[in-house]
Amino acid sequence: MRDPLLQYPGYILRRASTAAMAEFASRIVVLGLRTSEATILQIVAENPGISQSALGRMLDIQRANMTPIAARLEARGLMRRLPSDGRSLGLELTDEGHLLAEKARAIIDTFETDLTNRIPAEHRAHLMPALLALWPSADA
Amino acid sequence: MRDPLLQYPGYILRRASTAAMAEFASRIVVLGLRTSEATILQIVAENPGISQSALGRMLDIQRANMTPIAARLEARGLMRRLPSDGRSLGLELTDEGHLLAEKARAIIDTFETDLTNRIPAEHRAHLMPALLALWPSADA
DNA sequence: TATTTATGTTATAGTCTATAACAGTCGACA
DNA sequence: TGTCGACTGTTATAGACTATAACATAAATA
Repeated sequence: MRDPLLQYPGYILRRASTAAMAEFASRIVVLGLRTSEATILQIVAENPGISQSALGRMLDIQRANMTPIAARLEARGLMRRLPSDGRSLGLELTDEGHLLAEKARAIIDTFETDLTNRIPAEHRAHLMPALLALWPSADA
Repeated sequence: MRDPLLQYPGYILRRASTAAMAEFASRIVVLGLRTSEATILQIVAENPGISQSALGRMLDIQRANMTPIAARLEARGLMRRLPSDGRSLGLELTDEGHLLAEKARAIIDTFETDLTNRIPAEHRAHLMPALLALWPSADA
């Protein structure tokens, strides 16, 4: 029972990412949040007034798929959608949204620390720059 | 427009993986294959007779979800499912399956080479061991 | 032998993604 | 200033992937 793809970094990237995402999802669900929702709360907290479209571009979520996600967060009382000009909706968290975003941030911090600690020390510093090179959108 | 999660390796892992998987999917689709199908062809080629369940465990695909995938490959004439004992199905590729597996392997090779080349040389050797440490199932 | 475990299957639901079409608005520019 | 192209948000829809429960059957084990 040999996996001939184990030598390929792209394959390992996919498998490691899937496993990590599943673990994170199981941790964040205790707040009633999905991974994408936890992410959105963080970004809107940091960028109040950001439009739905701009948020979608930041996260590679298409406009059409953004609509129900944002509507759901608004319906839960976590986020407001205020018309900024005639077509755009500016997003901002409610007080309750900020509170939940902070709780989510704590879970994220713990998760990321756990993840980092699993990496052998001599490789740790190399992971981020290597991954960033694989992520074209990270123009920074 | 700041992304406060850019400092987190788990987040970058997810984003990099998503981008890489999308790129691979767009390359492998020219063979009429999905990512999971291309993977399965490689593994069955390397492990003829492997059971559906064992394959599923190897790829973290559940039995129930394995059924339609395997049935689809069989219906396309790429794979055979032969009863090995009264309950298990042993998988093996047809001639056509082997041919397509080889074409898929060429695309995989090119893709993985391209991916590797994007990583700055000084980080390259560290990516695999770091990712393997994040993937608990890689007991190897 | 009796009980437990494993395999494959069906059915079903949920999540995420992708595309097309539409109405309304904004901005550039002739 | 008026027009045209680009942008925003929305709805509807389809596809892929995942997760769970229930079932029949077969194998393994105590």
